[in-house]
Amino acid sequence: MSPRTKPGVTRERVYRFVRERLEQGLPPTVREVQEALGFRAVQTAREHLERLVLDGRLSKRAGKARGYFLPEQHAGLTPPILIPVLGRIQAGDPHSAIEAPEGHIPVQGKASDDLFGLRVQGESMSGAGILPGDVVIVRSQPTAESGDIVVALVDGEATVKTFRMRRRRVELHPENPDFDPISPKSDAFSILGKVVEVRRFLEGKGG
Amino acid sequence: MSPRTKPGVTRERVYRFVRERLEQGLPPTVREVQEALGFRAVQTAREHLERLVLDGRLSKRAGKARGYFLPEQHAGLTPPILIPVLGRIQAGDPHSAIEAPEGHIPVQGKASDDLFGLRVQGESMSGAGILPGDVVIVRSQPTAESGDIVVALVDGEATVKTFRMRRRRVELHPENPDFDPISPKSDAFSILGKVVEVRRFLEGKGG
DNA sequence: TTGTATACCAGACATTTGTATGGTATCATG
DNA sequence: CATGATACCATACAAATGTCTGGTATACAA
Repeated sequence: MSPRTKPGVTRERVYRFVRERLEQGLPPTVREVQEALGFRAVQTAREHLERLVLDGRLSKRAGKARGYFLPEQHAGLTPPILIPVLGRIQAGDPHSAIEAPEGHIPVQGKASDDLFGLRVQGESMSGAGILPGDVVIVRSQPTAESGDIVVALVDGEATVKTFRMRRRRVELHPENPDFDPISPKSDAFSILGKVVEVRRFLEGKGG
Repeated sequence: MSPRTKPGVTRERVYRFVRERLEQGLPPTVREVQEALGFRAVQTAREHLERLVLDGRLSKRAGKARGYFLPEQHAGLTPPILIPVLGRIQAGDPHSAIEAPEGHIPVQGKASDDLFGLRVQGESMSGAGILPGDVVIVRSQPTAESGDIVVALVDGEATVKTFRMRRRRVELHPENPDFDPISPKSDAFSILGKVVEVRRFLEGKGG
């Protein structure tokens, strides 16, 4: 028999282990918990896990392999996920460009959100603190509200601009006095999504 | 028999499905792929999956339940981890402030790095595209090179500035003409770390 | 034609994995 | 002492899941 620990101590370790594994994207099996904690019986691991579920610190899909997960995921929060970073979007939707992403970066989003990253080219949004080389994280959506920063497809090329409606006409505003607003024709224009986050990497990372 | 598709079409759908599931944190089973794609035979799903593995688009842990994963996660990249975001750092090192973080955000860093997030207050770095409310991600380190953007502790308060050495004297430069450089006395000054990333949340997230 | 590749199916088997039953030992408490 | 709670173990069973063998059908090229 393994040395008996004080009540709660081992369970805390079990919780940490499960949490760590979930953050890595692969939920552990009961037996993996058993091994990691050094139990000689599967059941010991199971008891700790079930207890954690009872306490509300874990949730599970009964009977399913690797069925334990964090209850927050119930409430819309997913674990950190990796989304693709695109260097360039040509005609069509971003998904057709996802074939050859520059890389992936972690975000924490709702499961329902369809997110992707896009590397910014040009100075046109530097007045809003979005500089060339920055990565904008975009939630795919076909519409936007006036004032939103969006990724729009104009004449087959993706661009980041502030979206505004003026007298029922679409205007795309750069945030830089050296650039002029665009009033795209509706047949050569579509919204790919809304920018929900901006990231700048000051070291080699993120490429 | 399900309608036969052109070569590659169904496989693409399989790949998308697996990818989506992985991003949600729970890798699919072969049978879940089968159901999602509407195959009547498990083997059909398996053939697509194995082919994706052969093509290098997926990897797998043979024999293990829910064993398919994206190859990128293999290649030296550490899994995304959650780091604490601090609202304010008072005297002392950031770790003493970690007790009550604002929240956590995911980053992908080397295991050896000691990272934390800090919410930026004030306009002093807006010329470098770092705005009030932005979160800077900081790698803890006691020194910096001239030109690095650092988080420094001056008179017991944390501040984000550009670090410069001028004739063996430390200068902390704001990136905003409305502010003046600081030349802190060495006994009331220390470097907490270097800013390696800047994030701005344009929606409720990240808070 | 033959051969090869692709897409799909049916059924079975073997391993992994979740679950259950029953047991030992220690500690605290009435 | 008896009782209950906790921590842990051994073993077995059943469901979930990965894997295999062999088959049909279509398209295309040698």
